[in-house]
Amino acid sequence: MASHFQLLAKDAATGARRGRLSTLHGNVETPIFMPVGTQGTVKALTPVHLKEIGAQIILGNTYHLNLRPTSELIRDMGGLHKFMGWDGPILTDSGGFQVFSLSKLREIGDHGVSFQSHLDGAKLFLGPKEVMGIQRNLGSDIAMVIDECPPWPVERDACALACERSLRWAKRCKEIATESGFLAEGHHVFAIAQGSTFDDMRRQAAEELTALDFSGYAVGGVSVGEPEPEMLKQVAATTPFLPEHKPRYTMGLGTPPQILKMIALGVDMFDCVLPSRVARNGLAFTPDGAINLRNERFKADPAPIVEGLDNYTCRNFSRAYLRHLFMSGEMLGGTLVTIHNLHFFLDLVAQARAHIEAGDFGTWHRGWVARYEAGQ
RNA sequence: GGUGGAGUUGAGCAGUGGCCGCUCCGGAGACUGUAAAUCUCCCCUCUUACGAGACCGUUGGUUCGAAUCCAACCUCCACCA
Repeated sequence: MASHFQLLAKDAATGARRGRLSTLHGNVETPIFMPVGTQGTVKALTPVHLKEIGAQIILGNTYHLNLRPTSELIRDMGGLHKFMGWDGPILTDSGGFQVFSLSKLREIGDHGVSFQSHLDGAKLFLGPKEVMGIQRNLGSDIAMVIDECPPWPVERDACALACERSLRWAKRCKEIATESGFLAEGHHVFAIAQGSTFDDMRRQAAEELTALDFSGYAVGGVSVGEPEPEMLKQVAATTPFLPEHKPRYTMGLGTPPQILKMIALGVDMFDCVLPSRVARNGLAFTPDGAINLRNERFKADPAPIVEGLDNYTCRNFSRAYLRHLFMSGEMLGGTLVTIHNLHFFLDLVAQARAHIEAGDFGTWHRGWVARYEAGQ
């Protein structure tokens, strides 16, 4: 059987890779940025927008979707793709991050995590069996294992415990996905390597998970409050110990420069709420850094967010108009800037792919980052 | 002309003797596997900050102390002549 991940090119000067990941709902050209659609919607956008800006794969979330409307309902409605009107690939997060972000509402045990619903306080439980069952109901193309994402900073002992539990849960997720036929049907299951800032634990997690032969590997527990150099160090401490012929994914990252720096470290996939969340708060990305469209200086600015960028927002609307929408509290502002921001990220990784193929990714990405950071 | 009501540093309001409050509007910041179309700070003057000083229509008075009590006056609103 042909591999589901093909390496098409490798950059000579950096660790950057150009690849192609095949899924039940089509191919994904890597490196790729994946817009986040936690609750079965990339907030403020329709699938038509997503197609137009070049989205190839989006995210959904096990925890949120199972809470509401429940994975059984989505299964009965024909699966998540049909339910939300998106026919491209979907990666679903396991809810492992909610173990971290909703930490006040949960209790971690050896078999899984007891949660209190953030919606109504109801008790629920997520373990390997639960998250794999939910993701099967959703019809996920790429299911993530459930993991424990330790906070930053964390004691070595606590981190070791989280790694140990995450490994055990990953193993169990793989077994369940195999027994249920989920893998045989062509769905993928990705593992998540933890280890916080401890290089030896990062390496150990990567090697142990590699031995279990997953479809892909994620670096987890990054960008949970640590400074950027520390974050990049954690990624660099993990990727060398992941198999070359499997896709690599840093979860929850990052800013445009961070994405380029991680592509150089050999990462293939990214997801981040940053572009979509900040868009709804009036922040727009440009090659010279991000700008806050609510600022008075844009009151009468006739220019688009980025001159010449080929997306609906930049083709049609001035900064002055977008500022007006935000100052007036009009919802269209969030939609138009989300279109721009996500297109900006997708265009960035498209450029990265082209430069890896052309063989000049190293110099190109350094120049891009320098210009962006100079503008900030 | 009479009677009643009202004047609070951009707007709308709260404030019955000592703590100057709230909501808008306006200015800025934050946001990284989404409990976020959210949150935080500022929004009379001076000060880098710590702070200091104004100001509750006007003028005078009572009082240790007044947006608050008293008097006169001014402006606006309603009704009556």
